[in-house]
Amino acid sequence: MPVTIQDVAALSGFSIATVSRVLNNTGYPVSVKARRKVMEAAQTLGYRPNLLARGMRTEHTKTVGIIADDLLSPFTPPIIRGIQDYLNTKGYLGLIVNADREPQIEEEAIGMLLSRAVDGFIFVESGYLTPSSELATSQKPFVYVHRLFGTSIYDSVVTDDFAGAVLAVEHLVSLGHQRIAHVAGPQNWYSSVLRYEGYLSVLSEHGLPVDSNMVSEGDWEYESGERAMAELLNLPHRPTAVFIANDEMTLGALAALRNAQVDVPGEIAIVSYDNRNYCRTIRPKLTSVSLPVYRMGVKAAEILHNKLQGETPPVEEVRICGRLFIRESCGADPAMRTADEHDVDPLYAAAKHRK
Amino acid sequence: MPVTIQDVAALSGFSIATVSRVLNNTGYPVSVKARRKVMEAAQTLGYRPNLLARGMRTEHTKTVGIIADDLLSPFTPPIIRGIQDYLNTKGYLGLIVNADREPQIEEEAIGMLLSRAVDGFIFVESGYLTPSSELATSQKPFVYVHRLFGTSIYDSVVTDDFAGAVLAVEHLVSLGHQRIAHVAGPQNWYSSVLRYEGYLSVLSEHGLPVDSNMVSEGDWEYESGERAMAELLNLPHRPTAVFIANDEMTLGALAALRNAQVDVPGEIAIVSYDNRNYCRTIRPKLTSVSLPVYRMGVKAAEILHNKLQGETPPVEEVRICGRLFIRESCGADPAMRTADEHDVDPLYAAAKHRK
DNA sequence: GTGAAAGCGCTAACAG
DNA sequence: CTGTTAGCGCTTTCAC
Repeated sequence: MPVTIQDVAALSGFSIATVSRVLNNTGYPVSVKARRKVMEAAQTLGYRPNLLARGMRTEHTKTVGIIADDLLSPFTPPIIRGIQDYLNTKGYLGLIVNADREPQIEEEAIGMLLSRAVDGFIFVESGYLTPSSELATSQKPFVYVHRLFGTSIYDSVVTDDFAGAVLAVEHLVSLGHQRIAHVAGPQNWYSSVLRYEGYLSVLSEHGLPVDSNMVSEGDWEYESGERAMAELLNLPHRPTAVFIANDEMTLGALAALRNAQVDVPGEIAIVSYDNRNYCRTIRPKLTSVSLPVYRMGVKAAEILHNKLQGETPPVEEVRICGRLFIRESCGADPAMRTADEHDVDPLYAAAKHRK
Repeated sequence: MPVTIQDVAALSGFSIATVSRVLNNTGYPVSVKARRKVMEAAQTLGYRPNLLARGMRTEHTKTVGIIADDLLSPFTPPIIRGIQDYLNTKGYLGLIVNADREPQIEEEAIGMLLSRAVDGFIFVESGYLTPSSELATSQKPFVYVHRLFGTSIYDSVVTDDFAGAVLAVEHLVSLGHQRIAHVAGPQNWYSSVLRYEGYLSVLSEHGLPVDSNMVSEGDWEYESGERAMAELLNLPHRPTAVFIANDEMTLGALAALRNAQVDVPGEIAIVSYDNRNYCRTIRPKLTSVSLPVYRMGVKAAEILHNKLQGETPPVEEVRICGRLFIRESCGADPAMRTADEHDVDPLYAAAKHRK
């Protein structure tokens, strides 16, 4: 049987009310002596509050529901990690459930979390705007992070794809490239369009010509990157650099380049996007703009926490810009290479090293 | 305000006791009429049980704590997914927390989960035997999955590295190879030793000579695989096939092979281990023995659930064998290639397609 | 500065 | 078959 507040009261010689007051460290006046005695008793008994009981009284559980479209998506774990790390600092816990990209399962998940009296929700990588009536009637705050649907909405955190693309292409320009090609993602994806627009923007900014032959559309997959690069290599006047919209297509492109015996970055420089783990593993190591997933998770948790503290007005959509991780494929001077290898924020380091 | 059992009682015209009885579908006798009325009322009111209240009464919450050493480890998410999928079918929820490979954080996590009245624990990828006194005194059941420490213990689920290695090397032998090299993992890791032993076992089984020059020890990392393969290529009498103890080293080995212009699988066939996601992405696609992480998660959850149902005696350590995913790097006939691409069990498909 | 007591929503023992 | 009631551990009025 776990020790309760009663036990502490008995041992300390005070009432449960007083015990509760010191344990919760409320502003309520308590004598120094009482405080000391109670603390002592709690200590020796190894008292641990029963959060179920507390939650029942207070109507909040210091718990938030995290509804992930798929835990196995490569971007989901770091987002969740960011959420958890932030939440932990505030004494909150995240309950993670998979929705499997099924509206109905998501609906069930919401109900189940409501049953467990979560204080709010975070939707991770949601593909659609939740229509859930339950969520609406529950009055609980929620925020989206890394939403995949196009409509921009309040209380959501996304990556700044435009700015990320600008980072990538500006880097190539700064390296002296004038003929920069682009392998875009599918243009029915919001982020593909933004990355493409970022690319165009840098070119026009620098007065570089836009050659439609130098832009080809892939479908995010390896094969399409391979195909696109093969086409680019067939051009009478080859590009000297390519900005590829995601790492997966870059892998394919690299295969095409190897096949054609074209040296990277010697003959063609490459900057990729997403900064997947393998960017550091394969050779040449990929220069890539990160999807700032960890930081997005942290931000989403922060927004939700603020709402939980009573901040009512919805907050503008937050766009977080990835960082450019300079490695080998872009051909930059080794001295320029990015030192830290994880696109996380101080929270992560703190979480890693707290003792 | 959420609707309570009281509301349902009022609307249905029965007492809260009756309502509780039909809602929990206990064996207790209830008239058909009462049952119908109550169900109706619950339905129209949108009743949802308050799990905090229920948990407080029943002393169990249908919740298990999942203590993961690091959510960002590549193997952790699929293990957790397996656990969650199994738990869901039993109406349980997993609370996931990171322990960051720090005993002290793990200790805190246990305390926190105890505070939330979890019914049991699953330790994922734990690097050490938990010394937690709290856990011991709590009397709650727990199981380890994919433990990294060497000592075999009860109530834990691990991969069968020996059997997996046998699978890999037998495959190479069946393809006609006689000179099979091995790039082992660090020999202070339990699983490296087992994979090495599996390799030896197959060789001796088939009367093939063991040549110590053909075995080199890496440290799991890319560079060591590259180095090891370079050495192998310098041998006066090269191997025709290599079994490499993990995918990361295989990536390095592939670089060395490319460098030396050795065709894979034409001149050297390769079978790898772990079956990381990128095995399907890179070229040649890697033939690799899977770490059956998803299934391990499912099994661990099953064991814990059984213990929760009152099954008391500790269960022998369960070893789960990975599957050999035949792709391109081994040079097998394309007709032999493995069709299904995920090493999961029917539960996963069910979870994916439940409607 | 302290304590008694109500009550959060639920289950289960008991009474009918 | 149905209803009344105690009580899980806690916070929070309210009274002293």
